[in-house]
Amino acid sequence: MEKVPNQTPRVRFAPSPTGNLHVGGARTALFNFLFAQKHRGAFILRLEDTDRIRSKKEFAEDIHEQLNWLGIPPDETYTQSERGEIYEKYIGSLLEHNRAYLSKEPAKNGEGKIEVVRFRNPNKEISFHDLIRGDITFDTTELGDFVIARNKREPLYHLAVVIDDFEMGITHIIRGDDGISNTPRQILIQEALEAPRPLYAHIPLILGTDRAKLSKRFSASSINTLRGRGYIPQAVINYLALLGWNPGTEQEVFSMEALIDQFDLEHVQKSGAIFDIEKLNWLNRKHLMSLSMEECLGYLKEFLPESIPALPSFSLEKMCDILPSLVERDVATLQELSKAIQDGEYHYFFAPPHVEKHMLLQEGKLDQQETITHLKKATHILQAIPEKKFTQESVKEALWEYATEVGRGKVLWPLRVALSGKKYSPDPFLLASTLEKREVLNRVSAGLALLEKES
RNA sequence: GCCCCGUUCGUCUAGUGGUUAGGACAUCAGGUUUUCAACCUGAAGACGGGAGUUCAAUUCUCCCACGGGGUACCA
Repeated sequence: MEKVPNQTPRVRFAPSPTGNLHVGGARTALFNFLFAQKHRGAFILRLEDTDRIRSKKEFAEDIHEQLNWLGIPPDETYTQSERGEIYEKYIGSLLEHNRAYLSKEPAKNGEGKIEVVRFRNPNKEISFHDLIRGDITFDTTELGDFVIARNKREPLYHLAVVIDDFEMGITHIIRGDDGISNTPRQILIQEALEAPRPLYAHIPLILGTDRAKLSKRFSASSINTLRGRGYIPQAVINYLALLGWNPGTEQEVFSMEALIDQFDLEHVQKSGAIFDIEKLNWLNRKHLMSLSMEECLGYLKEFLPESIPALPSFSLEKMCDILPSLVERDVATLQELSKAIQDGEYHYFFAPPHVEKHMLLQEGKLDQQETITHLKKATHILQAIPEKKFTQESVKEALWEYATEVGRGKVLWPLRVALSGKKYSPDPFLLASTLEKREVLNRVSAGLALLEKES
């Protein structure tokens, strides 16, 4: 049983803005967010930009933007470069209490001597309990008197982390498993500062297909890239949650609410997980199919124009209407959808298609005269359906009996081709209901004309 | 090198001292179908190796191998 925190938990996601938010970071953020939400605590974003050279403002902005897009915005945000005075105070205190000392030594790169702050290592064994891995013990002797600050004002990573976690009242540190080896020295600093020890939970890393830690080398590894490829946040969140965590049941598709409800640290995996785009594709389809009109319009706007001059009846609303059936068929991402539209793949939804006679006759498998008869009959049947009731169900109902009687393929194939002009397309009922009744009759009649022309 | 963590189908994972080792994605085959999908059914596919503990180890212990992480005046 997971212990319910007896105080309001405060957790943080602490990336360094030296690159765009990638899936590994996003998942760490997600686990922190879920944990905070579940226990009604606070989720804090802390930008660790003490490396002035590699940290970039644009990356900090990307982290913010992607967290918002994913639907896991922080409750509070801090930036280390703005907290110099706080660090200075603590460094002074450590120096004063002889827990650290100034050391003049040759500059690491370049010439001359430089004065750094070294931690006075008590050289002892440190044990800590990890919520996911159990007890872990390190001998810190080999760490030596490690450097904790460049000078009296500029702390290095480990010091800044400890000071901030203390100052921000962090109760649980949920971070990537590459932080395990860093934990003992942070605990050493904590003890010197007389700061309480938070609870640790090291989650496994997300790996690339080469089993190495995911890095910028993998193009699909940034959230920004996934977004650009047409994955929606619901799918990305769902997939990331399942990478390293499982609900203990066989459920695979989750909404954010369900994740918050079911998430727990106990079911977090110990070993690294390879990022597999195939399963993301599957989840993207699943979530794409259950989008509300409002959500759908929002996402589609990023990939498709509001209107297409060559297709007067094109609209995003109409795209959203037919999206589920397209996603079910051959499109996994919005980028693929956009490309298919640009390639004219779905133009028949918005404009009369170019129809070929041999296609109408199923490449010669159907009899021409017979097909003419069937299409004429279908025309009569369709005409009888009131315009207002021209739905997928009613069209199917109306045609079904006749089609079954004479052979479904003989009626439905030419009908479908007359409407789409394509060898492969959604079924004629869906096509008919998507188009106006009038347009349907026009297309069928055009098909008939084509068949009768040279007969 | 040293330290730490890990190891169940191709991938994500469930699970137990005695199970036909379960599910999902992907793959393949049938069925269904007006087409392609979808859908349904089925198939194939895993406990890294070696000792030990035990009546019995995938499960517990140790060793090894392999993988990963850390070892900065990076974070």
